[in-house]
Amino acid sequence: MSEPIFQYRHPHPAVTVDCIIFGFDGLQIKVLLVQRKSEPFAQHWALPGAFVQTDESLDACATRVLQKECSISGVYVEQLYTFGLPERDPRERVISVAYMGFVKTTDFQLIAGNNELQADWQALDQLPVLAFDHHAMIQKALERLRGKIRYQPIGFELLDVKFTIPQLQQLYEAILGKNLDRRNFRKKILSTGLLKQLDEKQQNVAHKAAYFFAFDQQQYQQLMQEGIYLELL
Amino acid sequence: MSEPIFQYRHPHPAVTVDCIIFGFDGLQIKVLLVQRKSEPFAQHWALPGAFVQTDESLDACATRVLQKECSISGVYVEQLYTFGLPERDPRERVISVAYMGFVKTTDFQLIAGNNELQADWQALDQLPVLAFDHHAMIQKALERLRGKIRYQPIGFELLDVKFTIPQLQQLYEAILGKNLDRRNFRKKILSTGLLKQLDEKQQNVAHKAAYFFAFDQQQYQQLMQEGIYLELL
DNA sequence: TATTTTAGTGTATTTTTTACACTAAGGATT
DNA sequence: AATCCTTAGTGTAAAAAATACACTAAAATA
Repeated sequence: MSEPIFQYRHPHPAVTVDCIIFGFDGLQIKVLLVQRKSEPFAQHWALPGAFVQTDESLDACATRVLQKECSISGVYVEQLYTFGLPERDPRERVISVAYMGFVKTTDFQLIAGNNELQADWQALDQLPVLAFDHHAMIQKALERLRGKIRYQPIGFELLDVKFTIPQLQQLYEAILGKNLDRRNFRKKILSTGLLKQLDEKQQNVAHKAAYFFAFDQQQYQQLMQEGIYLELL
Repeated sequence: MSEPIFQYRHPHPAVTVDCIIFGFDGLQIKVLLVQRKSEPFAQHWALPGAFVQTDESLDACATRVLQKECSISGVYVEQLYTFGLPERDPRERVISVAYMGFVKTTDFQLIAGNNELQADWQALDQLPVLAFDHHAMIQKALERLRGKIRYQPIGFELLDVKFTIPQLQQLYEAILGKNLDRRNFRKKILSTGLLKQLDEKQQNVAHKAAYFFAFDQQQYQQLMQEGIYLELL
């Protein structure tokens, strides 16, 4: 039984998609890691990834990785960067297209509580040694995230459809790594016009219950179409 | 005489690096295009590109493309995005890692005046029909450039080592597509501390001669190390 | 009922952004 | 040589945004 062989007149690299999947536990940002089952780097923690299939776009590959490792769908993914040093993989020449994924709070909890998944949420300040160049991938993703949240509402993808302003603030503080004044943050973020206040309030909280808000996707699209340069913070 | 054959147990895509090479003629931004010599898209204008070689990083491949098409070196290059739709190339599965390159004014003139090169500078508002998905690549590069020049001195890579503030302003206006007040632009850009005024002035200009300035790379590195969030504009 | 813990609110001050006119200085023309 | 033309460089006033900060309201808990 001989396996299929693919032949080319020139050397071809393999191409993988590796995913830096962020989640937010209400306090801090975490990243999803898996333990490799085979060499190279067997037993090492690594980012979830897969080889790109022939008839599959890169975005679709990223989405497939997420579906396979997290059993969730509807995760916002965005390409980060392509890592292409010749020696990054000892097996052969492998180029990796790194993607960032953003898991919403409720899904974050589902993943955390699902013992059948082989994936774990890890705090960013306590990462284990990682396989390949995955540590560099995470650093680059954080750097991108910290830059982007100032002018794109990308962080919102980590929150549920309904969220409170204090939750949003905690998210921004976790990503930027610094405290923000509650009054000023509220004023600034509301001035963007991107939030719709709902009639619903938090329940069962030992303090004043906060109103829920939702992201106004339509308003955002309109601002983008008008070419407005956003400054969320 | 049989040619070498490369065999793999799984299908492997081909990977190219395509370069959106920007130049500045003092008034507007231009992009460097070449005419394809062979199918697919023979005779079509396209971005310069090449297949990634096995022992070559992606950055090195981009630099090689620039060296080959422009006969210049020392061009600042930066990865843009990886285009990976399955049908983007009719020959086979080809994934393209797009890079942006920034050619300084003096080199821009050298390339424009070199009849031996097969490459032409084209104005961005009069682009011909392009091969593959190269039009989309250019659009994405412009979008990136327009966003980045607000908080990274990337536009400076299009200017010579010595430049005047009116030249820098014209560059910003060309990229952003809008007029900026000269007094305000000067005040703002000087307030960043990233420019060193030289003793030298323009010569042979039929108006008041402007001082030359240089970019202060050291100061920029320091600000980056301190984690300062730059707002150039 | 009292306590605790926020969520929401507004003011004063400082800084930045925005809008705008005039003089200085170089080459070209008369 | 004088004049003209074309910017380069400069600063002020007003508006807007950013920064810093205290108190009341409202929910659960003891």
